[in-house]
Amino acid sequence: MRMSRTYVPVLRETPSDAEIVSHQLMLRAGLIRQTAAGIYAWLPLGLRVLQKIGDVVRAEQERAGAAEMLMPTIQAADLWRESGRYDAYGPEMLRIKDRHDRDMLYGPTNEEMITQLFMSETKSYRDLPKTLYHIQWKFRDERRPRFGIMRGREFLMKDAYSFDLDEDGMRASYQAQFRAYLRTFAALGLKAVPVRAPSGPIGGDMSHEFHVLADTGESAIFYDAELENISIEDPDAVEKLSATYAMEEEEHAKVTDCPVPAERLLKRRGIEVGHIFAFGTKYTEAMGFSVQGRDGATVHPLMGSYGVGVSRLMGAIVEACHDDDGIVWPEQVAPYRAGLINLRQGDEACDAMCETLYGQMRDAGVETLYDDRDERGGSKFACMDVIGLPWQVIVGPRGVKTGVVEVKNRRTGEKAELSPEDALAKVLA
RNA sequence: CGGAGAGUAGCUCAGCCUGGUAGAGCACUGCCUUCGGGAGGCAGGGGCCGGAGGUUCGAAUCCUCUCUCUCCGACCA
Repeated sequence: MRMSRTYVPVLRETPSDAEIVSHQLMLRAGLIRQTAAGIYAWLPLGLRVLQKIGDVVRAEQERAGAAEMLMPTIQAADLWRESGRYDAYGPEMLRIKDRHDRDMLYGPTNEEMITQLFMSETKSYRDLPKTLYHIQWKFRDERRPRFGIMRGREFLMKDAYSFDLDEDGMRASYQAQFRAYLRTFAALGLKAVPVRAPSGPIGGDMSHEFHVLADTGESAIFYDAELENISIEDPDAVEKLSATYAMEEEEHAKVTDCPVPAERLLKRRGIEVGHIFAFGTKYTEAMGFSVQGRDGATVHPLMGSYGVGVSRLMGAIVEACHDDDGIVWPEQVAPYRAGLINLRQGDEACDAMCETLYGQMRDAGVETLYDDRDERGGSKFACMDVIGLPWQVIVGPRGVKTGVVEVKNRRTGEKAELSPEDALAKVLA
C-alpha cells in the first residue's frame, strides 16, 4: 500500500487525553481514533493488526477443534430472561428498544444465544462434544472506560463455548482451550501466565485468567518462578501449569500458607487478555437443554466458555512491544512486514528504484507500506519508527548512485547497505 | 456511581484571575532555499473560545444550568 493512498494520520505530539503508552502510541501511529468514551474507530493500519491477531486466534482455535461461526451483536431481551440474566446483569448491559418497543440489547456475551442455537438440533449424546466460537464485537457499558482500547466499552472478543456430556469431557474441552491459549499468546510473541481465577462454580481448577506480563499491567500477580521453566511444547504443559502456583494479588492475599518458598515467588504486573471457565449446567438447565444418553436417560450437557480480548490484545502487545521511538510490532501481527521509504520523492532515480522494489516486494509476498509522500527524509524516518513495521527499506539518492539501499531492522536498529536483491532477501528471511 | 480536572485552530497549549479587535508552536496552502533521522525564510488559509441562559454599553473572560471528555476510587475480556 502506498502512504499516499491510505489513511495513516501519524501524530507528532502525544494526545493529551492518552494516559498509558499503548494508548498514546496507537493514536500516534494512526491505528485508532476515539469516537465516544470507550468507543474507537479502527483506521486502516489498526484494522490490519486486529485482523492479524484474529488470524492467529483462529488458527489455534481450528487446531483445538473449535468451529467458527458468527452470532449477532444485537440480541432479544427475552433470550436473557430465560436464563435470568436480563435482570441480573445490571447497568453494564446496554439495553435498547426497537421500533416495536421490544426490549433488545447489545450483547456483552453469548452463552444464552449459543445454547439456544445449539440445543435446537442437538438431542443425542452422539452429537457431543462440540466447541463453537466466534469473533465478534461486544459492548459492556463500563462505568469508567480507560486506557484506550484496553478497557473500551465496545471491544472485539473471541468467545468459545464447549458442550460436553460429562465432567471428564468438560475437563478435556477446558484443557484443549487452555492449550490453545498458551499457543495463541506464544504465537503472538507474548509471555502469558495462566492464573488460577477466584470464581468458578465448578471448582478452583476450572477457571483461569491469562495475563500478559507488562510493567504497566492493571493487575499484580504472584507466581512460582518454576512456571517460567514449563515449555508449552511439553505434552503435560497444561497439567503442570495448572499445578503451579499463580494468583492475582487479591487472591494471593487470602492465602494463609503459600506453598512457594519466598525466593521463588515472583511478583509481576499483568494485563488480563484471556479468561476461561467451566460452569457446567448453569445455562443448559435454565434453558432446558438436555440430550439423551447412551442409557436412554436425559442429561444436561456441561458447558465451558473461553474468552480472548482480541482488541485488548492489541493494546497489550503495544504495551509489551515498544521503545522510545514508537511501536515495535511482532512480525505476526505487524500491519505490514516492511516499510519502503523514498527519501527523495520526485527524484527520477529514487522513484524508479522504489517503484521497482515495491513491485518486487509485492511479487515476493512481502506486505509493504510504501512511503511515497513528498516529505522530508527525517519526517519519514520518524513516522515509520512510530508505526513500527519490522523492516524498513530506505532508498535515497546517496545509495542509489552506487546501487544500494539500506535495510533497517526496527527492533534491533541494525542497518545494512545492500543491493536491492539482497535487501529483498533480507526482508524475506 | 462518588471525588477531581479539562473543553479556545487538525495537534500541543497560552489568553480567563483584573471583561474592551482571538493568539503561539507544530500541522496545512503557495513560493524560495533545502533535502540521509520530525530543516530555514517569506506570504497565506483556518475559530459561533462545547452548548443554553443570565449580568453588562460590551463576555473566551463573571454567574447559573447543561453536554462531552479525562484522571483517581469502587466494578470488569
